[in-house]
Amino acid sequence: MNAPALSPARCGDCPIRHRAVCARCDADELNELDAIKYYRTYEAGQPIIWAGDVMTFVGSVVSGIATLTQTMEDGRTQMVGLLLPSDFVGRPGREGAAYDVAATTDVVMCCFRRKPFEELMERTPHIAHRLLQMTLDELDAAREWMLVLGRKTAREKIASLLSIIARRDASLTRRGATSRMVFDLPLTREAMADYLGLTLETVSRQISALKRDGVIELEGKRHVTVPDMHRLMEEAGDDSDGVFLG
Amino acid sequence: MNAPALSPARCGDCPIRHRAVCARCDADELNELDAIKYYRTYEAGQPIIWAGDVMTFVGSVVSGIATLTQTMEDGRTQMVGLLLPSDFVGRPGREGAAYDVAATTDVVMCCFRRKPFEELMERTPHIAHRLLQMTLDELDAAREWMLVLGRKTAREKIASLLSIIARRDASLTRRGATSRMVFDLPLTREAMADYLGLTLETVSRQISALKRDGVIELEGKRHVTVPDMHRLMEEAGDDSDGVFLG
DNA sequence: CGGGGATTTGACGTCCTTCAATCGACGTGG
DNA sequence: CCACGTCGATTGAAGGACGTCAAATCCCCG
Repeated sequence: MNAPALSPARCGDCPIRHRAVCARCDADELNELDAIKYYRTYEAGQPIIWAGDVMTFVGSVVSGIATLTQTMEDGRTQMVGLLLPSDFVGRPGREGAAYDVAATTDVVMCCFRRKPFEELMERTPHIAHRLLQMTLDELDAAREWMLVLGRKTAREKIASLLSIIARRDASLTRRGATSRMVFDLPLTREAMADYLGLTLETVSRQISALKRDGVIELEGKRHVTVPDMHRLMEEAGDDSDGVFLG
Repeated sequence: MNAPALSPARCGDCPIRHRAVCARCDADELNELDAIKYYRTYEAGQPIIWAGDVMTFVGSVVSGIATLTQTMEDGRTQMVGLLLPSDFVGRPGREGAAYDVAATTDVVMCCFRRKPFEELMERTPHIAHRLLQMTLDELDAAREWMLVLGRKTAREKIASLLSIIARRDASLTRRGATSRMVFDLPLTREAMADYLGLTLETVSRQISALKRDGVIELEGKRHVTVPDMHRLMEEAGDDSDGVFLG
């Protein structure tokens, strides 16, 4: 409803400056990007791109959260990506979109017209390298998620999702990861189900169960407190050894 | 057991020359790669890299088939990648291996010592660009697989795997995709189960069911004939429209 | 011909889905 | 101000798809 925060005028002021595809660009390169970029906002729930559509732009999520989903003919859907600020949308060199992209919260995108961006990338190794890095990170995340989808129980799936959201939230807000964590769920139960390959009923039941067992606490439907991250990560079936917490 | 085919001496003779990470390299760049490359063979069933090990090399699969798998503490495993000839192993910029890599058939790898390769990549956009392309393809494949893992039934999973193997086989042997297809399964039932997030018993049952229903024919345990690819792809739950067959 | 791993098949259990009813929060209109 | 509709979420009951455990069979190879 209310207008999202105004777009940063200059790349120098951009909140995702140091994490996005432009992270390694120097001043000259930023100027080139500036020439082909524009900001665009989407309201929560609105589609950003439909699978199969011609991509007129690629770009970065500046603020808000978007999802990548695939849908089968009979309507079954699977989320295949969760896009947070600084994540990149679109594939250079490809004309059509491969997945549906939708805003789950209000979203601000920093868009680059596709053709100019592709040309710029051809002659700007800083951009290509950064995009490669980001793509490799996404591939790792996708593979992590394949383990979740293929082998974990419903309870472990929920715990895994909560732990990932907590982690990402910590890295975005720069509050850092601690034993006790508090955050808001950016997804509906249905979106969580689509992410996890479950039904929304199962999601709801497992969240209730985790609450009953004291693994999490809830205020309202979306505000989550994790009293003990180690406990949550054990529930997720992950290596509980210090990889994450200090 | 028996020694695999000898390694190609020159990149010019390499069977994966036009598809691998070096696909876009010119003669000079190939010479540089030549200086840091060596061939290595692995027997069927042997590990290539263990997760967590220091990667001393990265490289391309020249022939044979390898798998990428993740394992949980309690032993549950999920395959997260199937490596065919020309596929790349290893992540530039990362010291430790993230996944177990193992040879499922006899495998020949074209290895590059990691540090020199990373340096070479820094100053060789042809390599970086090709690797970006290949990584984006892998990411697409991983996302396709997330739909399979999260939303498809056991029967659809098997049909999906068969259809993918048939397709890849067609593209490798250059026989092209036709309505009737014949190929060998490169995976045990257990490996198929690990790929699909199923048990080997369920894999076996569903293969029997597809045979009973005339979707596939079997000679021995591994040799598969698909009388009608369209039918198989319908069973896989994919868009059956001409995307694939002529 | 014999041994052993891979595969198939059967019986049974269980985790998750399906179908359905209810609840709570919120916004709208009477 | 309150009734009402909507939407997300919770909860229950019943059924089914897949997993588990166990035994038999098939083949590959010595």
